[in-house]
Amino acid sequence: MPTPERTSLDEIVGAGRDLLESGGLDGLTMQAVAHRVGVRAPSLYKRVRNRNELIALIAHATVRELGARVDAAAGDPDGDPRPALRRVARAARDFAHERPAGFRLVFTPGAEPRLDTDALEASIAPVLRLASGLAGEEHALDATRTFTAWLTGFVSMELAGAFRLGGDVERAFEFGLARLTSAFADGLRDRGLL
Amino acid sequence: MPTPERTSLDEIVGAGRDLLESGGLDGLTMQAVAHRVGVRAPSLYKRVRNRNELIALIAHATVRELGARVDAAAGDPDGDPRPALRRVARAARDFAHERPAGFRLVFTPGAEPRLDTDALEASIAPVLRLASGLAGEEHALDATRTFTAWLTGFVSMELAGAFRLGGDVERAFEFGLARLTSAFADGLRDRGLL
DNA sequence: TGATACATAGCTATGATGGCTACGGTCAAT
DNA sequence: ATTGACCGTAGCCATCATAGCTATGTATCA
Repeated sequence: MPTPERTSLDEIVGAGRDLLESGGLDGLTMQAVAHRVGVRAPSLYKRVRNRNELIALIAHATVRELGARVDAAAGDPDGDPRPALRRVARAARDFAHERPAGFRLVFTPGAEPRLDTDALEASIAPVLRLASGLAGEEHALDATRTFTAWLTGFVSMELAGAFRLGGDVERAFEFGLARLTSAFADGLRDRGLL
Repeated sequence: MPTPERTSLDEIVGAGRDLLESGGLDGLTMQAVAHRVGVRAPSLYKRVRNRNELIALIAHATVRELGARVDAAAGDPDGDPRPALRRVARAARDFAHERPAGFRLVFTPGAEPRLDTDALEASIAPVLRLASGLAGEEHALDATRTFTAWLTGFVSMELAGAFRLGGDVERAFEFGLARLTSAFADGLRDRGLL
């Protein structure tokens, strides 16, 4: 048996997530992470290849948590997809408010950490199912992309402070949600389910 | 009269924008910028306070250019807002495809460069006008936010490669555009203009 | 016209910080 | 004792940023 680990990878990633939230990407230095887990910076390199990999691990953990929340929010597969979609949207937004830096990290890749497409797809699966129920099988993918684009865009702009000038953000959120839902519900209508 | 400038601020910002596109934020080092304008790094600090300010200036210039394009795409204020909205969406997306790194920089703040809210609002003004024509005065702001959220979210995800797995991105874009436009057109209908 | 003063551009040199590597010491399990 | 995992010290290199110097050219005044 190897010597039991003193500082696990989970600890490192957790510390990294905390630091990311408190100080942004700039605050996420290897020294800061090391200090938080009670170790010197070079020791981290036994668990993590380099800083970019740590960032990728943080993004991955964040996506997994978001996916779990969205999945829980989606709920009963046989229920009305419209309230379920609303729960999903709120769950994602709540999550973004709790971990804004993590949310930004996940939904603003392209630069450093390659987007973890698989994990993201998994967390989107529930939305795809709801969209299928609303807009019909043939429009499920397009509707999902429209919905997720709106949702992530809205939350990103909200986090960025783009909505600070006037207006009620909550109302705008409900407005967009309602209009999108009803726009997708054409699928229900077409199939005589409405 | 002071000595005429040899390397202007515009030159520096322009070089910075080019470097941003070719090498991302990491490639945007002061030395690289200096080398590109034919100068040593310390000399840049005569024009720019520090690297963050340079990044902010780059973001500002990018927003201004985007705003000009959107404004041009919006076109005739008295025309049908629906095709105008489509032109605006395409103009923004085209711009993002031309300068992906710049687009990301502008629409992913919160971290480093504080969002230039004023410039952004200005570039959104045409959309606000179109949204007002479509959804009515009382829903103009909400509709604008829904539309811009969808648009920036869609483009961001597209740039991040989130749409690589299956499906036709072009079709998804047109789908979202059409559904949103028709969802907003309730305003037209309510006022008996449709 | 010619000399001086000054503002500005640019440089070299230097400090500080952070990522990362090399290597060595320590301790537990075998 | 040997092995292997863990962690530290020391050090390298790149980058941002600053301090202080030199040079150049314009402007002003004799």
